[in-house]
Amino acid sequence: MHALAKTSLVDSAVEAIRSEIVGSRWPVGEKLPNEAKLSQFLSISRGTVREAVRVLVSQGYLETRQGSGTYVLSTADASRPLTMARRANLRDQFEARLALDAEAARLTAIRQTPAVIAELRTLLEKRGNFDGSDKAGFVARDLAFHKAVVAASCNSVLVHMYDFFSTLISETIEATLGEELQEPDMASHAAIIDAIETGDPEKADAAVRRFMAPVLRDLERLLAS
Amino acid sequence: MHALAKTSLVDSAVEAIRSEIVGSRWPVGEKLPNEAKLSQFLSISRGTVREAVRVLVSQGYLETRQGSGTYVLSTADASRPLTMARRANLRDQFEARLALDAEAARLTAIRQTPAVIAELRTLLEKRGNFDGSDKAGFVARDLAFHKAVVAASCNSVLVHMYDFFSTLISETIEATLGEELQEPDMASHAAIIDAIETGDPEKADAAVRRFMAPVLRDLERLLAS
DNA sequence: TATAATCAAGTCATCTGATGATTTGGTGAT
DNA sequence: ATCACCAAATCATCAGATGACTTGATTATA
Repeated sequence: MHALAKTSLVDSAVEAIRSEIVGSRWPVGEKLPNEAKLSQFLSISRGTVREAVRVLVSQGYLETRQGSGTYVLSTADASRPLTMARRANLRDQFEARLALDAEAARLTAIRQTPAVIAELRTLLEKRGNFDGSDKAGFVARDLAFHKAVVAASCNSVLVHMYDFFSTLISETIEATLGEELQEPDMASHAAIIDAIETGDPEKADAAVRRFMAPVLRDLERLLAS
Repeated sequence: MHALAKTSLVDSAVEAIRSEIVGSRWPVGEKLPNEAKLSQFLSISRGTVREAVRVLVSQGYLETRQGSGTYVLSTADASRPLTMARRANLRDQFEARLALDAEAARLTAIRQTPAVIAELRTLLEKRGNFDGSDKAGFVARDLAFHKAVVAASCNSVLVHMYDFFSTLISETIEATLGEELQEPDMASHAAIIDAIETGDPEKADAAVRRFMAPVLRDLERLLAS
């Protein structure tokens, strides 16, 4: 059995207002009725309306201007996609991160500078290989390297999304697998830097995919069992 | 000049609680102090605390259980990455969407079925070429085709993120360029289907990138001017 | 007339206090 | 040992009031 979650009044209100927004009853730029009117329309108290509006603001739909009103900012939900991603299965999360990783490597290859290459090599040096102790520190250094590759792409969107998926995937692994996936070794990492250094986006992309292929295979095996 | 935004009490409270969460003062699974205590700690009223908590719930950090308490759900922010994306420049948005598009084409090539290929061809047929009238309808049919390609990847994460970026990019174009970018023609679209049909992810990826290359070039030119 | 200062209405921001609904753990009867 | 019941804890919601800010109209002034 799967009891349907009785949604709270706030959730209902969020849904009601959201549907009016995406349904273009209030197009982008439009001013919403004030809190008193909304609370009338929805038959809920002003405090509840405020919580609902606050949620929609945090999701990027609305903007409130004190003394002026509440306005529609966008019809794209900046929260739903990644909220869904959180509930998706590990494979889908991995594939999404791979897409970001590969694209970042492409752009980094195009936009690289000698300084960036040097920095990446330094970070990889620092990372080293896992020596059996200080697991957390090793994971952190490994992540720092990968994030640096993405950061070097000079694309802020990729950077933020990569951060999210990194955290999400490690949390999901902890929650579902309990064990860690095998980490590629230094040589595989170095191959990525080498590919980026050539300046060829195709090679950089391919290097990342070669890098991730065994991890994905491991994953499919673990999820199948 | 750029006046610093005086943040509201709610925003400050959100920041304060968030930092405690990511700072592991309250690790995942932990129960937060109740609303009365939080309002004491932060020196704000309970209603304000509730708005802050509600925001953090909508961002995936927290979960409230009536009668029990408020618990930490995750340390990954499901809202910040795409909120940032909204403020990013159009080029970065495009590159991110391209990453999704290319990865989706790869997966679709691997997971394709004859039925899927047939459906894509039908959608492309329906789309047709722009005949000068009913611009909105044409854009909708074009989007339906591209979404179908992503949907066929069988990856829900890619689907949701693609939806978001599609909406975001069209809104950004409207807000910044005012004019539309040139749409690739039927032949370029058909090439994507053909590549997917071969079942080779490399070819599918390449087809998508060939498809998008002129659009990206246009974009760079427009943004430079 | 054109411009600047002032004012008032509208609106969101916040606080306070109270009541309802739900969960949870304990208590006692069976 | 199990079940029914109860009470405390906690979130959910409501109501009313005050403060802060924006905006457009009004008025005074050069």
